Amino acid sequence: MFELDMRSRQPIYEQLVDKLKELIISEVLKPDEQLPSVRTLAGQLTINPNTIQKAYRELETQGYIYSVKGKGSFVNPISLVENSDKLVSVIKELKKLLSEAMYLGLKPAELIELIHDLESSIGGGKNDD
Amino acid sequence: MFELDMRSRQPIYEQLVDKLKELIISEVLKPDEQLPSVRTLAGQLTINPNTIQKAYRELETQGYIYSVKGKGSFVNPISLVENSDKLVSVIKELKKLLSEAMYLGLKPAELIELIHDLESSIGGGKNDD
DNA sequence: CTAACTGTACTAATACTCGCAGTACAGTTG
DNA sequence: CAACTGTACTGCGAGTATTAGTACAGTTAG
Repeated sequence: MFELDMRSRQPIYEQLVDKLKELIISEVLKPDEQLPSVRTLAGQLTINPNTIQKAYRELETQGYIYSVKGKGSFVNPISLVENSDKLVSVIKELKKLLSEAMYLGLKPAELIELIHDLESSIGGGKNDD
Repeated sequence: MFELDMRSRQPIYEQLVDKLKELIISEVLKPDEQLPSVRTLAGQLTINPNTIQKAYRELETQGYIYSVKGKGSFVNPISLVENSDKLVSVIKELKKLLSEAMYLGLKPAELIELIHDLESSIGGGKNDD
């Protein structure tokens, strides 16, 4: 399913969170789609189920998935707009990073390009409220 | 000079790096201005000089300041445009964060606002190459 | 040169994180 | 009940992070 870098300084569970997040955001994993069970994925990746569970728990905390005891873990379809707290903190980070990037010489025009780039790759199959 | 949260999970030296970075980016600290010595600042904040030094070293590595043995640490005036490597990594982070923010419901229009906001607060006293 | 300042290097203790392992419990489904 | 699912808890071992303490090195003023 993915590749992990065991030698990386970035923890395994964190790599998992990142990759799964990407898959969810890009809608490779569809809403309500079931994720592999902690034991299955652990077997495939030959790592400890506990590590998977840690990643799943993190994703659930962040609102990307939901887990049901006895059934499995699934991609969260509602999510998102509800977690305005999260949006706020993400925007805070964003502002910090943006000011840094612009300080380093990123031109507004280049930034706009970046945004359009993302718009097309994400908004491609989304709802327009 | 600043306030530190000793109870935070974020290391002290990292808090220092963040705050100093902000001061430099916003030009509260002017180019070539001398920073407080590691011992002075450590005394003021009642923390270990080594912690300050670690923050300063990090800032130097990232190109925000330069230090001269026996003289002191100073805000780096050239900096920036030279570190294109850094710009690249910042942009990478930026893309990740942007896609997350947009997934969470951030509208492009709101993003543009953010940018204009930063433009005026940063570009206010800068060179237009 | 000396004294008092500056940054820097090294070591050490402590605390935390990460990943693994094992065990046990709880809900679902057939 | 059996076999699957997620979840909780303990402990262990290795590594890393954080801070502190101490000592060294360059600069400057007298």
